[in-house]
Amino acid sequence: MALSYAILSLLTRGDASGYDLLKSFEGSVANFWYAGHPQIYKELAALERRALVSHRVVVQDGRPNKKVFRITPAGREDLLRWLRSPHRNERHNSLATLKAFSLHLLPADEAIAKVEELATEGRKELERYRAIEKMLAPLAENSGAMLSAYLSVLFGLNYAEAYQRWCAQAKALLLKAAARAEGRASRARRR
Amino acid sequence: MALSYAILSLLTRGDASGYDLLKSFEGSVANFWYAGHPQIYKELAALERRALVSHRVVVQDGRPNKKVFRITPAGREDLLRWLRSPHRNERHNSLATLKAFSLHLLPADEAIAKVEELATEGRKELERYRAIEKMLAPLAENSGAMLSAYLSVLFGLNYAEAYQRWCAQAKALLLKAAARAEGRASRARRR
DNA sequence: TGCTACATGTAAAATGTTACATGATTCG
DNA sequence: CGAATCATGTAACATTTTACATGTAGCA
Repeated sequence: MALSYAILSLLTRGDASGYDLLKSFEGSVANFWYAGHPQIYKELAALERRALVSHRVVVQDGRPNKKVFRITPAGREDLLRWLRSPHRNERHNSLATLKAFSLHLLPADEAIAKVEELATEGRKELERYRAIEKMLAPLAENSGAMLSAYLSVLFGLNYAEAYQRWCAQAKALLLKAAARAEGRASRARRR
Repeated sequence: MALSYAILSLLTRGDASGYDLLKSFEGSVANFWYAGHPQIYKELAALERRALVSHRVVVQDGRPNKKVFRITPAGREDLLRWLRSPHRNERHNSLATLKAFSLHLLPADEAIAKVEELATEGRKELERYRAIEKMLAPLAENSGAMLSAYLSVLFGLNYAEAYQRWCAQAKALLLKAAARAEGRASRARRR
C-alpha cells in the first residue's frame, strides 16, 4: 500500500528501472520508508497489473537489459487521491524505546552505558542527516520535487535531534536515580 | 522477535493474562510498539513453546476463566541477553513523510493545507503525551520499572515535539516557495 | 582472482492486520 | 435493550525479511 506510493512518487520524478528505484530508496526514500529489492520488484509487478505503471525493455550492451517503468495517468490519479486523503495518525515502533522500557532490569551503571550506546548510534544518524540537509538545502529552492525531498530529509533531521535530546534526558534521569539509590545505601551503612 | 521482548518486559512487572497484556499495550507499550490481540495471543503461545513463559488457569466466577502468564528464569535471561546486545540503528517508516515526499504534486495552497492537517493530527498526539508525562513524572521517582515506563513516554513526547517543529518548518518553506512562484508570475504579467 | 556494480527475479519464513467467532456481565 | 468490558482464540490475508538463484563487466 504505502510502498506503492513511494514508488509512484519516485516515478513522478522520471522513468526508472527496478534497480534505479532500489538505489533511490537507499539514497533518500529509505530515510522514511525502507524497502529491499524483492519488495520493489514485487510491488512494480503489482502496480503494472493494476495499470498504474507501464514498462518498456531497454536493451543495453555490456550490461543486462532493463525494464524501465513509467507512471501512467491512472497511477498519477491514484497517488494524488492518496495524497489528498485525510491523514490519520500512525503508530511508530521503536526498538530503542522498547529497550528503554526494560532498563530497570540492568544495574544503574550498565543502564547508563546502554543509553550512551544508543546516543552514539543516533549521533551517526544525526550527522548523516545534517550532511544530506546541507547538500539539499540550496537545491530545494529551485524545484518543487527537490523541495519535497528536502522536507523529507528535514523530517529525519528533526527526529534524529529529538532522539539525541531524549538520550540526554534519559541519562540525566538514570544518574539522578542512581544518586538517590546511592544516598539510601550510604545512610543504611551509617546506621 | 521484538514483540516477545515487549511481552517479557511487561511480565517482569508482574504476572498477567493475554487480556491484561493487551490493556497494557494500549495504555503504554503501544506508544512505541503496537500489537493487536491476535498477535499477543500468538506470541504468548510461541513464548510458552520456548519455555520463556508459563501459565496457570485462574477460574473466576461471573467472568470467563483466564490464563495468567509468568516469565520463567529462562525468559528473564533471554530478555536480558537482548537488552545487553549491541544496538543497531533501525529504520523508521513514516507515512507523513511519505506524503511530504509527494507534496510538489499539489498546488501550493493545497500543499500548505495538507501540512496544517498533519500538524493538527500531531498536536493531538503531543497533548496526549504531555498528559501522560505529567501523570508519570512523580511516579518515576519511586521505582525503576516506573522510570523505565517514564523514559518511554518521554521518547514519544520528544518525537511528537519534533513532529510539530517539522510541520512548522515545512509550512514556512512551502509559503516561501509559493511567494517566489507568485513573484515570478507577477513579473511575467508585467512584461 | 576476488570484489563491486549492474540487473532481475523466486521461495520461504516471519510478522502483522483484519475479519470471524463466542459468550457472560455490568452499566446506562 | 444496547453498548462496553472481560476473555480467548482461529482464519485469511497482506506485508516484510532473508535466503536462494543467475550472470556480465570493470576494477584493483
